[in-house]
Amino acid sequence: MSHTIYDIARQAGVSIATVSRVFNKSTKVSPKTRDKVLQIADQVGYHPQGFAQGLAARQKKVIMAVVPLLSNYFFLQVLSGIQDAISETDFELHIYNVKPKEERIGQLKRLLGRKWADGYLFVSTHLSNEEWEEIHRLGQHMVLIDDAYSASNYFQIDNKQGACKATEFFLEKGLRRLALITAEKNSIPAAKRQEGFLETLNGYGVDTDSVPIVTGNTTYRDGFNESNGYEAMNKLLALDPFPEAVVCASDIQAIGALSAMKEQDVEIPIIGYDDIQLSRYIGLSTMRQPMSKMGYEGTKVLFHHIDDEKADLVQEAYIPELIHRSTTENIQ
Amino acid sequence: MSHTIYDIARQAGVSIATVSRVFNKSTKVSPKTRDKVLQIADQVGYHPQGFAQGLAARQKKVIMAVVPLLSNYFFLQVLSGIQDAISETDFELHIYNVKPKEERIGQLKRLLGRKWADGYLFVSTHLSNEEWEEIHRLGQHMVLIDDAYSASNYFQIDNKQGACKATEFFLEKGLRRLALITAEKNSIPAAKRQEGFLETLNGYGVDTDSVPIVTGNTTYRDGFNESNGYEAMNKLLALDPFPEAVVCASDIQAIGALSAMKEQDVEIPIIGYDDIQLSRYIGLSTMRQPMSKMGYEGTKVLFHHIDDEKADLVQEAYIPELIHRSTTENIQ
DNA sequence: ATGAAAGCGCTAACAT
DNA sequence: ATGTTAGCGCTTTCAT
Repeated sequence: MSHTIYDIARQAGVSIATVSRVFNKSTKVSPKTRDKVLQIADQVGYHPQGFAQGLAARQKKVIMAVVPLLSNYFFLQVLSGIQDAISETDFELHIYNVKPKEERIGQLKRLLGRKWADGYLFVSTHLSNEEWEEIHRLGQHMVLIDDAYSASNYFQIDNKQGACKATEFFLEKGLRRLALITAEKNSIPAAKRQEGFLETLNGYGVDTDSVPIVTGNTTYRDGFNESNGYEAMNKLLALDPFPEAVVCASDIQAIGALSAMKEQDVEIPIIGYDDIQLSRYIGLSTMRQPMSKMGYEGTKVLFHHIDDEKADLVQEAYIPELIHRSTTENIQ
Repeated sequence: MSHTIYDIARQAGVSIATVSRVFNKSTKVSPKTRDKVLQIADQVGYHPQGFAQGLAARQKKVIMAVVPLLSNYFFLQVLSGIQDAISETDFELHIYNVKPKEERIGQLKRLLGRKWADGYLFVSTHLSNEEWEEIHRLGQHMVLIDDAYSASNYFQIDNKQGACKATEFFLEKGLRRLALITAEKNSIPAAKRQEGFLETLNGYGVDTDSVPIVTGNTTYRDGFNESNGYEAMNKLLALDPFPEAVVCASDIQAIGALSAMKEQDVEIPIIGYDDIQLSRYIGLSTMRQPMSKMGYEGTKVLFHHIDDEKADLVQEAYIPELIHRSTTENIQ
């Protein structure tokens, strides 16, 4: 059933070296033999085995994207950027899902040690500096997307600046009684967003001691889930008076918050974060992050580093853009 | 930087065979040597390279899930089932994204020919019988999820029955002027759902010639997108009188349809299809499919076939379940 | 332009 | 319990 390079060589009446050359697009093969080899290969469905190629050539022609698939809403956009960049090459993209339940660092060390790929794109794989250090020591080419580590390439989002922008928008409109729906404290993006929120308020002379900062009780996905937003909003709606506007740590929570408002028949302006696909549909104003671009650029940088071992590190931070939709329409 | 089994063997003062045994959990190693090897390996961050292992052992310990990531809303649930089943083993899951723009069959033949994995799970990778035949001939272990091919294992959804159930629900409530929002004709699931819709109407003696069957003009993702549903609903709302209830080919279209209704301030009962995560949140009634279960069971079957070359084929079709939410609440 | 042969890093008999 | 050695399927000099 399974053919090797020997079978093809024998049937084509050439040596295995020639068959190899054909598949590696070497010019040093006569068109006649090339065609013959290709024809036979096609007939029996032969293709060089990735494993053997990888072993012999020490190039696997594989890029691996490491993603916590199930705990993230925008990886699809990142992935589409990655896929675009990879499609321009003869590399293949393999995706590895880091299991959230299991210890991350162990999984990753094992994965990289197995050397499946020529380079790794870590998408939203938040690790501590010490953990990244351990990973980095494995000496594989890597680019972080949506995280940062000083000794590696990374494309990050300036979470703090994003929150600043959202907060500033409300403040500029003259609103002062703002509230924040945040997520779990241990989430770095959530913490950064909160920081931006508070600093901006401070900058406008608002006393931040009494500012309501709430989160729901549902901690699944670090609190980045609809129920959490729903619960959080209900906490805000228990206040008297209500906040005049709400900055929210994520679109998904904002969606929950909106349904809480709907239930109580109130409309408080709110800005989410992430610009997930759905937000456009429900008219949620939000902070958009250039996810696809980060995927694309990150992959480019990865290839660059694979080609040139000692290329300079690339470290960038993008600032999110405020997208206005109906949830910021009726201010004043 | 990169260590091989020889480095470890030398440093531990043993042969490479022993090192290999340690990593393959052979019992025939004294605890003392095992510890020593493990300690040294850990120190330098050694792990057997997947490529070399795969080549030598003819087992890669890798399962590959082939998914059209960007054109599907429920693969995440399937994936979680797959991941669960794989976590019970010492296999790894790699995910391959079939690019929708490029010719599918070529991509897949090349992928399977490269023999990256011991088995393949094709999720929602709809191909023609002839194409599956071509893939099947490559002699790799495979299970189809959300598609069917007679010579292979598959776990399918009975799209027709699902549509029947939804349609029947409305008919049983006494409604007769039903409409269908469908997707592109070339989409097999869409076609099956339409078939179920029409047959059920026929069964109830409704004249199907004048039944409105519409789709939007946005054909992205075979019409499975919000805009399509929005456009389709507007077509229905141009009718006089309106339909009494709408069966919709997908939740994502139903979401678009709902926003069209909202704009015109009408409320027509509607049932979606897929039960995507969001539907619960917006109260969309829908046909739920056991995606996670299919992923789990499919993976189990795949392993079974890897272990036992001549295990019997497993072919199943699940019937979706009608989930009632607010969009079917106010009937009559 | 083509072939012969030496690895790539590992596993799995077969020895001891 | 441990070592020796022959491959696994391919790429890549080095010949010719």
